[in-house]
Amino acid sequence: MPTLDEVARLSGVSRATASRALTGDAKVKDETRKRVKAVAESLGYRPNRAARSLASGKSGVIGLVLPTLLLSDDPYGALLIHGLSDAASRRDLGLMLWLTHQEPGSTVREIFSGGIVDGLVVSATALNHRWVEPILDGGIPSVLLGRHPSRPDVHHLRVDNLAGARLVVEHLVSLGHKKIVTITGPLDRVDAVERLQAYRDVMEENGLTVTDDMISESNYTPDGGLAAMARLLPLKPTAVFCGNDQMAFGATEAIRLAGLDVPTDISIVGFDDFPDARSFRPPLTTVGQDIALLSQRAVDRLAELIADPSLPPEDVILPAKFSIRRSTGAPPSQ
Amino acid sequence: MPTLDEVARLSGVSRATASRALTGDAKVKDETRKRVKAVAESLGYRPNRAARSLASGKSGVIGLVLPTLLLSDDPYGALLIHGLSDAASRRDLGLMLWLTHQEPGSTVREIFSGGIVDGLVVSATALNHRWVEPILDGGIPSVLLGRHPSRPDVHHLRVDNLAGARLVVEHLVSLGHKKIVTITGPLDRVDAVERLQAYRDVMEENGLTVTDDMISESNYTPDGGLAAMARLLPLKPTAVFCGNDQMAFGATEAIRLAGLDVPTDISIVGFDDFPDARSFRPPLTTVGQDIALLSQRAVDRLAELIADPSLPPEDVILPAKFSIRRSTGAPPSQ
DNA sequence: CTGAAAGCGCTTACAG
DNA sequence: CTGAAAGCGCTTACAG
Repeated sequence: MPTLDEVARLSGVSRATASRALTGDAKVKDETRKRVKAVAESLGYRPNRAARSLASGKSGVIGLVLPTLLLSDDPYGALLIHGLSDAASRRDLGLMLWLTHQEPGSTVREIFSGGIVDGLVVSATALNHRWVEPILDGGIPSVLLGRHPSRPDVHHLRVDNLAGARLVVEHLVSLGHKKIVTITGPLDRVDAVERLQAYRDVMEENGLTVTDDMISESNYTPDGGLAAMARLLPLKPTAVFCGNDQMAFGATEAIRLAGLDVPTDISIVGFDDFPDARSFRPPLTTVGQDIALLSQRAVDRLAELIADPSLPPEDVILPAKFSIRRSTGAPPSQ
Repeated sequence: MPTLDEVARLSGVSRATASRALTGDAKVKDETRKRVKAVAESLGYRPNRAARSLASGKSGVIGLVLPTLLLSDDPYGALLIHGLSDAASRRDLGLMLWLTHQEPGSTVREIFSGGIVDGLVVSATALNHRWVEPILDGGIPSVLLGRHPSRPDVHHLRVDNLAGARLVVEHLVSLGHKKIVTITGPLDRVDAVERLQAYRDVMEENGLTVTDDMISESNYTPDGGLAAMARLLPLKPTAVFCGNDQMAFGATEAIRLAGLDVPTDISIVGFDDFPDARSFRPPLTTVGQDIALLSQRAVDRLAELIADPSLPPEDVILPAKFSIRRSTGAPPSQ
């Protein structure tokens, strides 16, 4: 492995100048820079990351702390890894990963300590894992993804749940639906409560009455959605707002089992907009996080924080992404 | 941030001894070690990773090179990340990630160079990506996952496709099935060809004739499986071997559309054993890679290679994992 | 724009 | 079992 010393010697400059020519920030005569770069290229020189990191105090790597469940039971984890990997790569940053299940080996504290990463993206739900919270006190610049009111001292980044839910319900209203029911997620979860609230608000704003039997609490699974829809069907709704896409899939099945069609008889909207929503039959009208955007913003924010760790914590809210597809239409005319 | 120097000073020993006491390999008086550890603990000392890496020549991090498609279109990527993360963590190794789509930013060559990782796990299909192959020549210890005959110079680790396929077909034969048809993946893919070969072999070994119309080539998707099964149904098979689980899902739908039941009328087996196979109705009998085991072995092998890079390349083949579930039974008696 | 020098914080032969 | 010393390969004020 050639070192910077060799590159410098063959270029006829000092190590300092070679370093400046290669890293690009400082002022170096153009001709010198070219010569050094050519020599480095011809030698196949790769700067030693450890040495660079030790001297500069920056590793050029960011870490992601993710609950294992979000990777195994949910498309979210894979999408997030994908997005962050892209965003990090665009800034020439490496990406390290730590999944919260790892008890037997090293803790997140150990694995991400000692300057191995310059910053951290932490999924808010990871804070339920007892090893994770302490790392936020470790002085590593961090961005928290999602909602976590207990840590107003760290930077937050999340998608507007409430406004997103409003979008889909307003869409149903604008199509002319009046009898709109809803299937919610578990109401001990903030996101489920917020989505229900958005439903209530929009209905009220449009002079549409909501009675308790129009709201069915379920569990974010397809089976739960099917069961809930079966119970709502006697009300003869023309549209349903489901608290997530999974339940919308189940609800669609229930509607078909009753001999009805989506969207001819009943329009249906979901929440999340994971890839399955697009390939579903019919493709589901839904709203969700733009995970690519979220990832990009997270890395941008982290880069700012790494450059200036004293930045005051902010709670940044991104707009939700609304996708009108084929599961919604006008209510039946009679 | 406390440094090793401070730990040494407060412990009343030299920096060298403090280092030995903390890393644990070398011989240090037990009492000394205890004292140093206590001091380190009380200071909240974390060794600087860059310094350690620079001095020792080891980063304590391994990298994973994964085709983006395996993460976004397939459960395989997420399962592999999960498994490797576990396995790496058990050895106190960090895990860095590089997805093959990342053109705009840094190449895999740059991101994993300069000693930032001690070793690499590379998905064999990643080699189709032009940036990836050169890294195998870069002198970083690497383990290739899957089959890639073009690089006999690197260590391979893969699951026995052929033996796995044999298991499920033999299972059907042992249940008494004689009219067994097959739906294959695209026959320009090695894995599809191998699975078909296993089918032919088992059939022949058991004196069961295979005619061309009993083999339907498809595309590994549910829709493809449905269409293929619809074409095979006129042959009145009592069992189907599908080249992957996805096609088995589609084939099941085709069977039901024809008014038949799985497994009462037709038994069905798949290949892959991703999580969906277990939750499918009926739960699918299938065979697949044990990704947790594969990951563990990959990290074990990599650790050996890092310790001794001169180890001769081996092609290690792991057994497939067979799961008998509810989609198979005896053929109808008439 | 360039160089000499110090220093980043560890590990590891080499002696003893 | 322990210490003094060298060294890992860079970056970055400080001068000029």
